[in-house]
Amino acid sequence: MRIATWNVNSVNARLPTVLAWLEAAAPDVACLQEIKCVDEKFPREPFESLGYNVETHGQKSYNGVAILSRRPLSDIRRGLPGVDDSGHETDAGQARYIEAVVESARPVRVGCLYLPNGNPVDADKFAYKLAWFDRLHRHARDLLALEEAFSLCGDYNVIPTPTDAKNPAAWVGDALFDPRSRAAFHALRHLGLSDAGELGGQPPGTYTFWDYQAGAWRRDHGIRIDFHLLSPQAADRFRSVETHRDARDMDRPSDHVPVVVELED
DNA sequence: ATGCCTGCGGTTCGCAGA
Repeated sequence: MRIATWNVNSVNARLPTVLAWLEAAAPDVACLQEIKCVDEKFPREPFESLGYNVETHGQKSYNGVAILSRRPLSDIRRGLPGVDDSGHETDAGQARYIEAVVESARPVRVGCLYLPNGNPVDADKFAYKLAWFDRLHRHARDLLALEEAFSLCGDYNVIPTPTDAKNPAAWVGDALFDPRSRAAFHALRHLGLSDAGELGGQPPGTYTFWDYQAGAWRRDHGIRIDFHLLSPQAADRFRSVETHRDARDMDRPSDHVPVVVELED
């Protein structure tokens, strides 16, 4: 089973690009982030024509996530469970998580996430990022107790180590490289999740995002912020990982590129 | 030091992204 994660930066603005990539790469599952539309405005038909079942958790203008799957999907969850330490719902109306079980002889649970950006640091948005991370951490802990194969994949909006940026000094003071964001990411991994990029031996410089501005792509000023974190049962089935760098050169590209992990069927 | 791009909503600019 081949599972892709891709922050598409608006599924409607990006539709021809996303469809062209899906046709060529033909993943079994595609987790999309930043669809930037409500469920009713998600262009279901062209994806269904390519053979995908479609489940969305949309929102007007911002955020929004979706799972496309050639196999049936079950046990669908929209939004992370839980509240923050103050007892308040931390979703705040933001659609950033959808999860489903991909049915097969050896099922895989897929969590598709769009972690908050968190800038500027030390404002409400950064606190929201850390609170969201905490809820993800608790949910991952609960999922691990099920002892299932799963991937928590998506745009984590974290640069975990200096080698995950072409120019780490440029990111000092940014929410993506803040020590608290990095610590939260590492704590999540230390629950017992495996980074597919690491399992696959991806070299430094395997970036997944290049800003539209300042010639970042031309100068390869990238960062690695999109990940598949695999449960032990999924890591046991790991075959390969591919970061589709070429997608950054497509017409009207997203600023992120897809990352595809293959697990044994 | 600042803005660079891009998308969205809704109107020609502000917000958000990373």
